[in-house]
Amino acid sequence: MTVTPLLLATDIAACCSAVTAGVLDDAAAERLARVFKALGDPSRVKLLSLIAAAGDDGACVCDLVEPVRLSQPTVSHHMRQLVDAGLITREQRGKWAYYSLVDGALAAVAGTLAPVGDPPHPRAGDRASPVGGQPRG
Amino acid sequence: MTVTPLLLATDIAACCSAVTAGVLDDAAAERLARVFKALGDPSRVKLLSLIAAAGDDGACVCDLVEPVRLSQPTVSHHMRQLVDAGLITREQRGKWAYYSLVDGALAAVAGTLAPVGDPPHPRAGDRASPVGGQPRG
DNA sequence: GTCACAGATCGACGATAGTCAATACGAGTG
DNA sequence: CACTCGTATTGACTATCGTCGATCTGTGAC
Repeated sequence: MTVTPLLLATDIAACCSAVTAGVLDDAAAERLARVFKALGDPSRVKLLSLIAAAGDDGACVCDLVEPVRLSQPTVSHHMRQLVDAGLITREQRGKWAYYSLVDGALAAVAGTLAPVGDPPHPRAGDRASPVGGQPRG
Repeated sequence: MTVTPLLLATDIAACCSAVTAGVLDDAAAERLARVFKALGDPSRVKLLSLIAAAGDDGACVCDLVEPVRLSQPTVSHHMRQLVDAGLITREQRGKWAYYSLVDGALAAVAGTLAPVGDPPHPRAGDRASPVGGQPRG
């Protein structure tokens, strides 16, 4: 067995509420945070952009080690993180492993931050906040 | 002085290339990763959703401690992370500190993942990858 | 000034993550 | 089969992170 993906691209859009669309429950927050954590490393961000640049052909590890200037095991480790997060997929071709973006995964993550059809910043104009009163009681 | 924000909302959109729009240089990858790292914690994701739910009025720390079930110093720590990432702002009102979303910050981050006007997943249809040939030479 | 309260900072702790060298695994080749 | 090559896994080390208790700072009230 290789890996149990934390969430599929469709899951991100379907199950996970958007951050701005109400208070998230713990499970949703954890799911989202896991994906963001996978994106929270400079090497992985760069790897992701390299994979994206490779297009549908995918990128093999041997093409990725040099640009990020990391050891091959470390790159392999980061690839696993990205696969686990459901952002990329692995495909074996001969002796090489090719990684490519999961279709719609990044868009789904983006959707949890700025859901389409949702006004991103509701400006009330006048605030009804009780500045002088206790906020909690 | 309080904090030097890592990047402004406009910076994210202006300076930081999208992940899918070519290979990122190290600086851009690090900037992006720093924002994603701020989002890479369940508590912070939930805090962010709580702040978003509070709308333009903002949410004070005393309103946030209970929902996330963390100590007040820990919540304060997380708030700082989010402020540093440029995702929220702090506003002092009387003895209370109110946090609210930075206008357009989340949308800007989303834009780095799925830039508008960009086909998110170019499907070439047939792949020109040299399966039998060495990918690196 | 003194007091009470909201929130930030400090210091410390355990847990987790990033990295590498060494090694194991798997696929093609001869 | 043995051999080579690309990649994954293991084990270890260090750095960073999340969390809390204790304390400090700043604001308003008396």
